[in-house]
Amino acid sequence: MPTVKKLPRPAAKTVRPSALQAESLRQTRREHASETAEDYVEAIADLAASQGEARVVDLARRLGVTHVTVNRTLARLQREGYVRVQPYRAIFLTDSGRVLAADCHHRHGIVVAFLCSLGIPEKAAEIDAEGIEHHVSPATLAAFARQLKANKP
Amino acid sequence: MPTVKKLPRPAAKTVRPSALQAESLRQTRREHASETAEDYVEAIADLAASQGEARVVDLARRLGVTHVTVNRTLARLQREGYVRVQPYRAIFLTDSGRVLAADCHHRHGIVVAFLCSLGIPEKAAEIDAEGIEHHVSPATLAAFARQLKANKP
DNA sequence: TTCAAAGTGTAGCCAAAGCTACATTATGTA
DNA sequence: TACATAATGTAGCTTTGGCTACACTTTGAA
Repeated sequence: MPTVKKLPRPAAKTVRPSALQAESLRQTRREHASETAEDYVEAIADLAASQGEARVVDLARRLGVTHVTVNRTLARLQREGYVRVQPYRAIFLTDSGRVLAADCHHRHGIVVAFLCSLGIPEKAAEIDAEGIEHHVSPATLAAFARQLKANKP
Repeated sequence: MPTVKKLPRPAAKTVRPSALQAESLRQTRREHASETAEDYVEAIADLAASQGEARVVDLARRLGVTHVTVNRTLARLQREGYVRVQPYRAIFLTDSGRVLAADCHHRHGIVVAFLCSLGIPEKAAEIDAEGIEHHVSPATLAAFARQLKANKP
C-alpha cells in the first residue's frame, strides 16, 4: 500500500469552515420542511379571499399537484395545527395558520417588489420569489425593505 | 343539503393567477431536486482544493449529515454522471461535475457579496445564501452582479 | 507484524411529497 | 327523484434524504 501521508486536516486553509457550512445547510433543510406548509396556507388564504372558500381541487390547481397530494399534505397540516379539515368540506385556516399566511404574504410581497426594483421583469420576479422567499431571514428581509424605501421615496 | 351556489370561478379576481403560481412552484420543486447535487459537487470541489482529496467523512462533516447519507447520495450522483466513486477511495468530480461546481461557486460568491453589500453581516449572508442561491435565475443573478458593480466602482 | 481506531460500506427503518387507479360522496339538472 | 359528473377520499407504489446499528477495510503506530 502506498504511504500517502494524509495531512492532519489543515483547518486554516478551508475557505468556508465546515461547521458554519454544515449549520447553514442544516438551516436550509429545516426551512425546506416548512416551505410546503407556507405554500399551502398562503394559497388557502388567497383562495378564501378571492373565492370565499378553499377547496381541494382549487388548491391542487394552484399548487400544481394532484388532489391526492393536497389531501395527504392537508392531513399533516391539520396535525401541525395550521388548518381545520372535514371530509367533503371546505378548508379553513386556524389562528396560527392565518398568522403564518399573513407572514408569508408580507414576505412574498417584499421579495417580489425588491426583485422588480432591480429591473427584473415581474413574471421572472414571481418565479424567483417563490423559491427565494422561504430562505430570507428577518435581517435580509429588513434589508430588502430598507433598500426599497430608499430607492423610491 | 344547502344550496350554496358555487360561483363559477371569477378568474379575474384572483390576485396571482393559478397557472403562473403553479408553474412557479413546479419550478421551485425542480430546483430543489438539484440542490443536493449542487451542494455536494461544490463541497467536493472545495475539499479537493483545500485538502487534495474529498473523502466521505469530510463530506459528511461539511454537509452536516451522516456518512450513510453521503454514501447513498454519492451513488445517485454517480448515476447522474457528476462524480466517480470507488469503494474506499477518494471521490472525484467528472467534467460535468466540475462545471456544475464552478457554476455554483460563482453563483454563491455573487449572492453572498450582494447580501453583504446590503449591510447584512457576513455570517448571516452565508446562511441565507445557502438557501437562496439555488433559486436565483440567471436574470436575477445578473441583476445582483450589476448592482454590485454599480455600488463599488 | 499485529491490531485498534478511523474510515467506509450495507441493511433496514422513517417521513415527506410526488404519482395512478379506484371508491365514495355531493350536486345540479333533466 | 334519479343520475351523471365533479369533487373528494383511499390504497398503494416511487424517490429522496434523513437516521441507527452493525460489518468490513485501511492505516498507522506499537
